[in-house]
Amino acid sequence: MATRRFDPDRRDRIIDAALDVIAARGVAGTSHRRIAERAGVPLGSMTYHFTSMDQLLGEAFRRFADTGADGFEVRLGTAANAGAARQAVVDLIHADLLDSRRDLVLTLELYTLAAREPVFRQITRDWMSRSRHALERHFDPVTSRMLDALIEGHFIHAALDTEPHDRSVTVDAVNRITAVPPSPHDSPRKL
Amino acid sequence: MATRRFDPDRRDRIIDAALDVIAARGVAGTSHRRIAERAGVPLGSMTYHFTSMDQLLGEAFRRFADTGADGFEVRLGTAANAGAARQAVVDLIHADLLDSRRDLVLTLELYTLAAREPVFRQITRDWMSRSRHALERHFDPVTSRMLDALIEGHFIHAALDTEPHDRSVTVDAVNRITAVPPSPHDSPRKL
Amino acid sequence: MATRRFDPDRRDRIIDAALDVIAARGVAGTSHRRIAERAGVPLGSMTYHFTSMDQLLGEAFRRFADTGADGFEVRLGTAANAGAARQAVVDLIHADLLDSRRDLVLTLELYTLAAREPVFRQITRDWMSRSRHALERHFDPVTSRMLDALIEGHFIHAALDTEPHDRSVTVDAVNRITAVPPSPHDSPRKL
Amino acid sequence: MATRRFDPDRRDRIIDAALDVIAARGVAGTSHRRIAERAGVPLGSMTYHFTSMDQLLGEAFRRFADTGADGFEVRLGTAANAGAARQAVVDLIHADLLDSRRDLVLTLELYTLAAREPVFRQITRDWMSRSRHALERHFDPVTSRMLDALIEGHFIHAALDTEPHDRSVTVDAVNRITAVPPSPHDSPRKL
DNA sequence: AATGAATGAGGATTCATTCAT
DNA sequence: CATGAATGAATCCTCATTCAT
Repeated sequence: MATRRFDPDRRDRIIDAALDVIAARGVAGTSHRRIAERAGVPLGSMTYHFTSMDQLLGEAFRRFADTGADGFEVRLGTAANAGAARQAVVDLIHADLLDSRRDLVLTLELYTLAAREPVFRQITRDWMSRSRHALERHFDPVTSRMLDALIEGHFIHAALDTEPHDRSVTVDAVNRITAVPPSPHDSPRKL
Repeated sequence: MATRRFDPDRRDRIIDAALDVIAARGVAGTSHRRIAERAGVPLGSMTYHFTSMDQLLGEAFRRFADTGADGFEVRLGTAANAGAARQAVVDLIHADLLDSRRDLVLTLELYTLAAREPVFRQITRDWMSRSRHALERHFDPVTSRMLDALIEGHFIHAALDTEPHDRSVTVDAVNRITAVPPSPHDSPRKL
Repeated sequence: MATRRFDPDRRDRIIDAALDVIAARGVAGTSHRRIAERAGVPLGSMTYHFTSMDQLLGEAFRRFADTGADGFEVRLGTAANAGAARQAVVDLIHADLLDSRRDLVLTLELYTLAAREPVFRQITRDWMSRSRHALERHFDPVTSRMLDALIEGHFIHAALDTEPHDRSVTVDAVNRITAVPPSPHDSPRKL
Repeated sequence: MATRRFDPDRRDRIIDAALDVIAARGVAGTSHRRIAERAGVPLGSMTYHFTSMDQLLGEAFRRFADTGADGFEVRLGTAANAGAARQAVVDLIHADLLDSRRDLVLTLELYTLAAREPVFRQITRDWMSRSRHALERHFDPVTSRMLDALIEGHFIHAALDTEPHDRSVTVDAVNRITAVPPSPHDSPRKL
C-alpha cells in the first residue's frame, strides 16, 4: 500500500494546482476533486490543509495577485527614467498579452469574485495599490492612476478582442496620458 | 385546469430572472432551480424553453450586452459636439458607477466567460465594436479605441476600489486622450 | 434501463423506512443512504421528497407520535368505567413492553431530540397533551398528570431493566395514584 | 520543547469535555475533533488515550451515571425520617429540573444508547439499582420501585413540557405512592 | 404544449482512525 | 510517550437533465 509520506510542499502544490484548475475551467468549474487530482493528492487532504473552498480560493488568488504585482514592480523598478518607464508600461500590456490566456482568465475570475465578495476585493485593492505605487516612482499620483486604468482597459480589450491590437496605439495612448507633446506632423484628433 | 395559452413573455421573464440570479450569485451559483424560482415558472419549463444552461446563459448575456451598448449609443448619440462627447464619456463612467453593482458583476461575469469560451467572446466583441463605432462619431478611430479602453479601465478600477474615484481625474484623463491642451496652471506631469 | 414509474406512495414509504432505520441504528446512525436503501428508492429521490434530513426526521417522528397517541386513545376510549380505565393504563405499559424494543428506541430517540430542539419538543408536547386528555376522560386533571408520568417512568424503567417487571407492581402503583383503598373491592374516585 | 511529564488529568479532562460536547450537540454530533478542541488536547491524543469512540462514550456516561447516583444518595442519605425522605424525593425532581437542561440531555442520550446497546444498558441498570437501594433506606422495595419510576416520569415530563410543572402535584403524587392519607377517611398504606 | 416527478453524478465537507516522526 | 499529518469512506445536499403524463 502507498506509504504516507511527509510532504511539506503539499500545501503549496495544492495552491498551484488550484490556479491551474481555475485557469482551465473557471471558478465555477473548480472542485476539490479536480484540484486534488491535479495536485496528485488524495481528496481527503484538501480540507485537511484548507478549511474550506473559500479559504483555498482566497489563498490562491492572493498568491496570483502578489505574483502579478511583483512582476509589475520589477518591470517598472528597472526603468531609469520617465521614457523607460513609459516603455515599461507598454511592455507590461503587450508582454502580458503574449502568455496571457492564463493571466487573463485568472485576473477576470478574481475581479468577478471581488465584485461580489469583500474578501476578494481586498486582494484586488492591494494589487491595485502596489501597481499605483510602482507607477508613482515615475509619475505623479494622478497620472499614475490614469495609467493604471489605461493598462487595465487595454489589457482586457486586447485580450478579449479577436484581432490583434497594434502596439503603436498603446505607445501613443501612454504618451498622451503622460503628456508627451505630439510630434509636429500629428493631425488634430477629432475629425 | 391550467390555461394553455401561448405565453410569449415567459421566455423573456426567464432571461431576466437569469440575469438577476447571476448578478446575485454569480454564474457559479446559478442553477435552473434558482432561475425558475425567481421567474415564477415551473422547473420543468426551463429545459423546455432553453435546450441547455449554456444556451440560456448565452441569450441572457447577449441581452445584457445589447442593453449596455444601447445605453452607450444613446448617451453618445445626443452629444452635439466633441466637448459634449467628452462629457458623455465621463458621464458613462460615473453614471454607470452609481447603480453599478449589478452592471459591474454582470460585466465581469461575462468577461470571465468570454476569456474562456469563444461563444461568449463573440458577445463581448460585438459590444466593444458597437461602443467603438459610437465613439467614432466624435473621435478618430485610434482615439476611439483608446477612449474605449480608458472607459473600461476606469470603470473597473473605480468599481473595485474602496474609496470613491474623483470625477475630475476622469475628466482630465479624457481630455488628455482627446488632446485638449492642459489649462495654463497645470503642473508638469512628471516629477 | 429501469423505468421511471409514477409512485405516489413513495413519500410514505420513505417515512416508514426512516423509522425502521432509526429503530435499528439510532438517529446517529441514520443516513439518507440507509433510508433510501431500505425504502428501495434511489438516493437522489430522498432530497427531492424531503428538503433536508431534519424535515424527514420531523415528519417521521410526528407520524410515530401520532400513532402512539392513537393507540393510547383507543385503549382508554374503550374503557367503560374507572376500573376498566385503570386496567387499560396497566395494559398500556405491559402491552407496549411486549413489542417494545422498537417503540422504546423510537420514543427515547424522539425525547433526546426534543430535549435539544424545539421543533421536536412540540411533537412530544402534543403527544403528552393527547395522552393527558385521554386520561382525563376517566380521571381528574391532577391525577391524569400523575398517571401520565407514572406510565412514562414505568415504561422506561421496565424496558431498560434486565429483569422483567412484575405486572402486579404496576397495578398497585396505579391503584395508589388513583387512590383506591387497599381493600379487595375497588371504589373509583372520579366519576 | 514540549514537556513530557505524565499528565494524569488529561484523561479526565477529555471525559469531561466529551460530556460537554454530548450535552451541546448530542451523541450524533460528537466527534473526536470536537472533544479534542474542547479539552484543549491534540487530536492525535484522543485515540491514544481511548481505543475507540465507543470506549470514550462508555467511560463518559459511566461517570455521568455515577455522579447522578451520588447526588441521589446524598440527598436521600441525609433524610432523617420518612417525611424528610418524601421531601427529598420531591426536591430531587424539582431541584434537578432547575439546572436540568444538561442533565436532561445527557440522561436521555444515555437511555437512547442503553435501549440499543447492552454495554450502556448495564450503566443504566447500575444507576437504577443504586437509586432503588437509596430509596429502600426509607421505603419498602415495592414502594421504592414505584417511587423510582415516578421520579423518572415526572422528571422527563416536566423537562419536556413547555409550561412549568407545579411542585404541589409532585408532592401529592409522592404522598399517594407512599400512602400518606390525603383526606381523613383514607387509611395508611405502609409503615 | 407543458410539467411534476424522478435520478445518477458530483458537489463540499466531516470523520475515525492510522502511522511516521 | 505523544502527536501532527494524512486518508478513504461516508456524510448531506444540489444539480442538469430526462420523461411519463
